[in-house]
Amino acid sequence: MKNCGDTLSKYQLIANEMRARINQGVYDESEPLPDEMTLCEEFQVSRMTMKKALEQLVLDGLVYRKRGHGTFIMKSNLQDGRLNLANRNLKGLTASVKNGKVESTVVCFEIVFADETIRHNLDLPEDSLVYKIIRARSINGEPYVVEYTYMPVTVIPGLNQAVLYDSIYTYIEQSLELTIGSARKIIRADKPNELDKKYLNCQDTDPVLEVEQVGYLHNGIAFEYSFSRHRFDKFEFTSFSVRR
Amino acid sequence: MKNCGDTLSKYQLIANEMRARINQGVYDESEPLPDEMTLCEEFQVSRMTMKKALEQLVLDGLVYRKRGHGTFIMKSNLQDGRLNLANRNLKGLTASVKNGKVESTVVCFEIVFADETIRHNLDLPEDSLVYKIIRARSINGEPYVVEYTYMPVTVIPGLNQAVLYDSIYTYIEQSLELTIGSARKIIRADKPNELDKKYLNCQDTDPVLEVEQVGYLHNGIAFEYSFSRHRFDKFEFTSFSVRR
DNA sequence: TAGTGGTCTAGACCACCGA
DNA sequence: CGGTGGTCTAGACCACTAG
Repeated sequence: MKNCGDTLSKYQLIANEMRARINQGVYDESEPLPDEMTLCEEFQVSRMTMKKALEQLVLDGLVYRKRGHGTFIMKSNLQDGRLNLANRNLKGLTASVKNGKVESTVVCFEIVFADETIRHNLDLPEDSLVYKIIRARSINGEPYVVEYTYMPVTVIPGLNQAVLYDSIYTYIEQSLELTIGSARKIIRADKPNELDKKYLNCQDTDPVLEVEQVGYLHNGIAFEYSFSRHRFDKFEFTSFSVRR
Repeated sequence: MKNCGDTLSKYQLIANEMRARINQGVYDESEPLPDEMTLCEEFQVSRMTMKKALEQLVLDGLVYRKRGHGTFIMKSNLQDGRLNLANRNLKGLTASVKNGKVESTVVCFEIVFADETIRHNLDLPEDSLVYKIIRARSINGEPYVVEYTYMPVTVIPGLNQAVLYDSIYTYIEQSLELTIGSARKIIRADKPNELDKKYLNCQDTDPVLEVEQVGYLHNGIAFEYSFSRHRFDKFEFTSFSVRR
């Protein structure tokens, strides 16, 4: 059973099908979903497999389950017709924007020795070389974000200007055939700096929302340490968490 | 097998034990953890149970697993000796602050009819009554956050001033014996408003970090719609996400 | 008591990796 | 090839809820 590439496992296929059904209103919100055994029969799988599929929906915040009662749709999830996906979004801006043209201005692109903070976050030895990239990015001509990115030269070889004007993430996954696995983010508010004023048209009283991120490949290697500074009125970060 | 209260399931106990071992340095970071079968024998459980325990650690961002290789500790997790728990923190300020005294000033406490936005977020019918609470909170005398909270009177009965000066979450879980299940958060930066200037000592150029939250009980009922406005230099929000 | 989801088992087969 | 983790099964027992 492949777990990447074009084939999905049974529980993933079932989870996708159930997500689609819920979003399309196939199930009545005021009623519990069909019980596990009924769904097992419909999809012709064992109970453990069905359970694993439904567990995905719980982690998505799409349903909740209560022993002795059943499985219920989280009503507020359907209110605006879209799922909360932001804290699962591990890819970059290019993949997130569907209706809009992302343009990048490369403010800085050089290779430097990593300072202590960068080495610490990327788990690098002394004298390591990293790309230092600063890009100002706009959507449909509207200034949106200034991104400061550091990537180890040894992990992401062959980066060049052409890639920067497109999408680094596409280059990593398609050209280098690496898989992005997880990300650690810190979100904070900050006063605007000079680049924010220049590229985001910030006034002194316009805050920025900064997202500091360490990105990891599936093999656990840190490949990216970045700061994304957004105009306060153009970006918000959403998150869903479930008690385990 | 109880799943709440004082008894934890096997996989939860094992996950806790493994978390403790990893944080105490029992396992060499440069080596894979013992393989599944070895751990199964040590803990005397089946492979599925061991797998479920290890899956918890993956969701914590504490380890990563690679087929054909093994299970490895995420090195950067240990750097500052603390886990990333923020996007799992469903409880309030009182539970999050260990070394420090949380004090609350009740700015507003009344019962009002919920407006459309509140009804929308709490999934309430028209003419529903909600508590409207505004509290300014400090840690060790330092102003920290201004919280605007709306809770349905029907879901959280008997709220009073005494509770507000302590912890609403403690009241919900201990006095009402309800269980908090999940939360949806939106984080954004904003300019300071009048209350921020008054209670957080914000200047016009000091941003605030606002966390909008809808909290749900384990039975899926929304019990809280709130806005927490923090001084930009006193708070940051952290998040860990894993591709599934 | 009947029906729900939660946990756990013992075993099977598969995909991926390095030697 | 042998060893790793990933998926899946068929069945068992348990906890919680409602009637």
